Amino acid sequence: MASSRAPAKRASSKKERRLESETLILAAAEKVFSEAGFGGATMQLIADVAGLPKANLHYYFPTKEALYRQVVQNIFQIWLQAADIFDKADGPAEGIGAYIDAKMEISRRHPAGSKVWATEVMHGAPVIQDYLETTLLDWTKGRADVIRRWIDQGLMDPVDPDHLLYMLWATTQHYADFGHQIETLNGGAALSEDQWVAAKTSVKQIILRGIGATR
Amino acid sequence: MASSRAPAKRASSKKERRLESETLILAAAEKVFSEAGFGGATMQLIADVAGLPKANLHYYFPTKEALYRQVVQNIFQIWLQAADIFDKADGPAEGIGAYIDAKMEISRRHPAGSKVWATEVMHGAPVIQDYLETTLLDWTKGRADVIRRWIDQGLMDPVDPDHLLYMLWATTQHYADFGHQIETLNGGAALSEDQWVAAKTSVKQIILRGIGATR
DNA sequence: TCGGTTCCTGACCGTATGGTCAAAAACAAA
DNA sequence: TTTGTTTTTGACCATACGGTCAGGAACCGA
Repeated sequence: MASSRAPAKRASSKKERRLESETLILAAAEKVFSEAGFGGATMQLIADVAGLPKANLHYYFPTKEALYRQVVQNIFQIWLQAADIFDKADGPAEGIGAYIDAKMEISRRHPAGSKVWATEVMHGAPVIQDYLETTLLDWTKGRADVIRRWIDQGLMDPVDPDHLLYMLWATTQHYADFGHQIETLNGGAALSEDQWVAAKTSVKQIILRGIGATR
Repeated sequence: MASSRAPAKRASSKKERRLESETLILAAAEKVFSEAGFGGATMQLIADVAGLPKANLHYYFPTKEALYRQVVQNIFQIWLQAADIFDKADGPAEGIGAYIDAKMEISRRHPAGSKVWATEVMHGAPVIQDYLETTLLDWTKGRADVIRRWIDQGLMDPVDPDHLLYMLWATTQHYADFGHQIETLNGGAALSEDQWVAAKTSVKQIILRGIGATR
């Protein structure tokens, strides 16, 4: 059927298959780490979830810590990408509004990752301290500058940019990190589509009014 | 010197000494659990922090889980007490403002407890699910009623009470749970007295304005 | 078909963990 | 002092964990 010479159809090359395995393992690891924490997670359980023998995990990731580190890094990348919206906006209502939407969406679609990040930071960021001190610090400074500019332009009330950013992180990530609590308070059911819309609307309404964002 | 018959001075009765030991162990446990999570914490380390032999811990708390459960329960009690302020207020500006102050103060003075709670909930609340379904659910409903009354009285804008409560929890607890991240972004130093005041002010300002709280 | 490389895996190992226990110490009542 | 109870502790145990390794399977270019 398929041609024989060139890498036809989807014959999955070596590199592709390696990436596939790594992705499979990382997904299982993210799930298990988010549910049990680093200390509570076991390589055996991750292997079971991934449907692979434990020894195979150690072929792709030499140690538990290396695997964990990769999981945390992946999440951090997703965080950062969502932040591009911030800069491209003309004003706070658009920029911060879109940022809230983006982060709420991540909390909804990627809750496990958020939990792993939260746990890591709560335990003193033993594995990703360098990221906090470099990438995150730079990012925060840049965004604080944008907020200050908006304030100077009279597009929003004068508020402390740092504390505003903390509030944005806290509020949006709460829907992932404390999703179980919210679910319980919601009668044991996950938030429906409508409820997610209401959540986004509430968060945006309160914060945007709170900072007097006009445009 | 001291009289001999009656339980003079502070001769620390049996029950008192038992309570002392338990409190000592609980304090050590809270610290270790908050830094390492349930799985990462070891009875040996808790014993070292408490300055006691490991076997002694098992005399007061039969299992690791029993000790952990007690730690979580203690924290929950502190949460609940802070909430009394809510009801005694005449309006949202006073009630929610005081609630924010109280919760921010807990985050500052009791960060370890907040972290243990957060980790517990993130892992699906395996130990305190019953508390979520009973005490917390009742409390939340009661507070939502208060908020709805304030809205009906025109003291604040119509906002979804549940999402407002989530925002209050998320924002205030963020200063405990993500304290390490905040500290790092603050140049490696803990927030100063002034910075804590600024934090409280920012949070109250944004949220109270955000909900249009007039009084 | 062959040779080399990558990938897979069961069996195994040293260590650290939660928990037990029996005996000693400390304490309290008589 | 004597007797009974509570508290303390080192030594110990079974288990489970992260990680290793050697040998086999699968794959691939020539």
